[in-house]
Amino acid sequence: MTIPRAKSGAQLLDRAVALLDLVADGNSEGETLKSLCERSNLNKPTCHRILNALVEHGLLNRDPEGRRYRLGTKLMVFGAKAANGPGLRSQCQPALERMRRTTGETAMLMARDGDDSVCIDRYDGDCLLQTLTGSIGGSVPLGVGPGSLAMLAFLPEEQCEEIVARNRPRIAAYPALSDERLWQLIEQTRVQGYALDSGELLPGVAGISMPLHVVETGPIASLSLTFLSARLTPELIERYVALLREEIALIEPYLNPLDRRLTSPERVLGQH
Amino acid sequence: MTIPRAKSGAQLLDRAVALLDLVADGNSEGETLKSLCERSNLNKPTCHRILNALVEHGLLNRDPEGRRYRLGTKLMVFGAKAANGPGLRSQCQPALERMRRTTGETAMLMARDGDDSVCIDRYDGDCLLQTLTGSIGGSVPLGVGPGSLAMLAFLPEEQCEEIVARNRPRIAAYPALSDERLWQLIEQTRVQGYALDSGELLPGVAGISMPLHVVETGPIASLSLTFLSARLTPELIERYVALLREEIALIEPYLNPLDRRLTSPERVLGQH
DNA sequence: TTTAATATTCCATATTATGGAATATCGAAG
DNA sequence: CTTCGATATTCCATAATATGGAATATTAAA
Repeated sequence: MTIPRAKSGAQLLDRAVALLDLVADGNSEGETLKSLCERSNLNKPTCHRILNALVEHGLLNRDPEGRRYRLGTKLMVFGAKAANGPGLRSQCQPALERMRRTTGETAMLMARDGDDSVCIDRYDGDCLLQTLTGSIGGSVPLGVGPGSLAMLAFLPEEQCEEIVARNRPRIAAYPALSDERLWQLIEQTRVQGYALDSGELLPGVAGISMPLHVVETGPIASLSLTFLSARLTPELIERYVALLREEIALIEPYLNPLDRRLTSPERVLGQH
Repeated sequence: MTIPRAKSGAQLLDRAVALLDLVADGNSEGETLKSLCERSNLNKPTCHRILNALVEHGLLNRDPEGRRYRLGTKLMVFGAKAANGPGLRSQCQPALERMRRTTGETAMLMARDGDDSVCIDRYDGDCLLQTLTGSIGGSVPLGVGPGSLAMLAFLPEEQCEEIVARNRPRIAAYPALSDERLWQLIEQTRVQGYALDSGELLPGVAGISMPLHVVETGPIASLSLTFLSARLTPELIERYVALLREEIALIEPYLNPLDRRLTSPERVLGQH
């Protein structure tokens, strides 16, 4: 791993965040010092020092048994606060709750995280279904599954291609998703305005998803409904797409607060 | 604010975490550079540099408008993963779900965060109630409300006193909670083994809570049930306390993985 | 347009983090 | 119980990094 450097001179931070990333990406059993050293290309003392500082600050926890490092409680707290503030979760919670209630399906909120898509919130439907991301916090490469496809497809073409290229090896783990099929789905999603998986990835589990757009930034998240593919009919799709569109229309204005410059008196005068 | 130094030499990290804390503590509108400089006792360039490095790494986001700093998307992702893994949330989710289902009340999971108590997860009951912490991510000073009281009361006496002393000014915002009354409640919680608020803090809203203990660390979280105080009867308390006790008995073993040294052959032999 | 307030950049310097080497601890095998 | 290999932790002189005062730029208000 090559640790990405921030423009600001803050190497220690770069390294600390890189280590957090490595721990986050690892399995939930936690990561050993050795493994983190190797994967980060940091030497033992440096790695050890930073990891322990992170532990002292509560960003990491440490399994006293196996001497393994895991994400810490404080991150839970930060995460909860971040998701809550003017963050996505609080904005979308009513929508998820309504969708869950009126359809009885599983409603999910996914957010983009680099080349991945992460489940931020989830309201389980009447029928408990397995999903690609599992529960909250689970992630998939962008492109896999309707929730992530909905974001990927609406990124600028160039970025989209780069991401697909980078994710190719990881997408290969899904045999149903050939390169050709992926581009087909992307194209289809763009044309239709929503992403649909009729049960290709997880047999029997279908999903519909639409992106949440932020101006100048693009799709940052998506809302999805997941249900048994046996129930998939054109009417159902139509109904759920309409529902998603409706809920998104309610949320997007809050994600795109009006740019004051566009409405300030000066600017209005300037338009004369 | 005096920035806490880690034993390991990692001042930059200390400062970065301190800034994250300040942003997390601030309101959800975000914090300005100036305010963060003042509150952290860091000078402008240093503060600016660290904040922007955090932004580059996605731990903070920045409001392009008001130039304010907020908790970033990546923290949401980390938080979700932390809460999910062998973290509290995933351990407690089934319990919350069961409690919510069998009682129809609002079930909450709170975790300790320094002198505060944060809502990590919440399953709303049939009747939507206002709670002290609001939704997920909300926090209250330790001591305010049954969920936080359940943790505070079972901390070592000394720590408990220190926290109460530090939190005094913030607790003053709750007129119903005089110093005397707080200590009464702490004592009562210790004796009963559970914390009870019969509607003192939020008129009409009652709550019962019990702590989750980790050996050597103490109470790190609590499970609570919240309901209309009008429905509060001794029988209801008894039933809910039994339910909480039951669920906690199921969770605690997983939070306290058996210390292998205590069960290893050597040790068994050693006990002869 | 001017002014005050806030944010950003610069850069020589002092302070900090670095990492090789030594040491300690753990766990498995004999 | 002892040995041995592997992993984790500590030490410290040095190199490299972050620091912060001062200068500059940007923004919002007057």
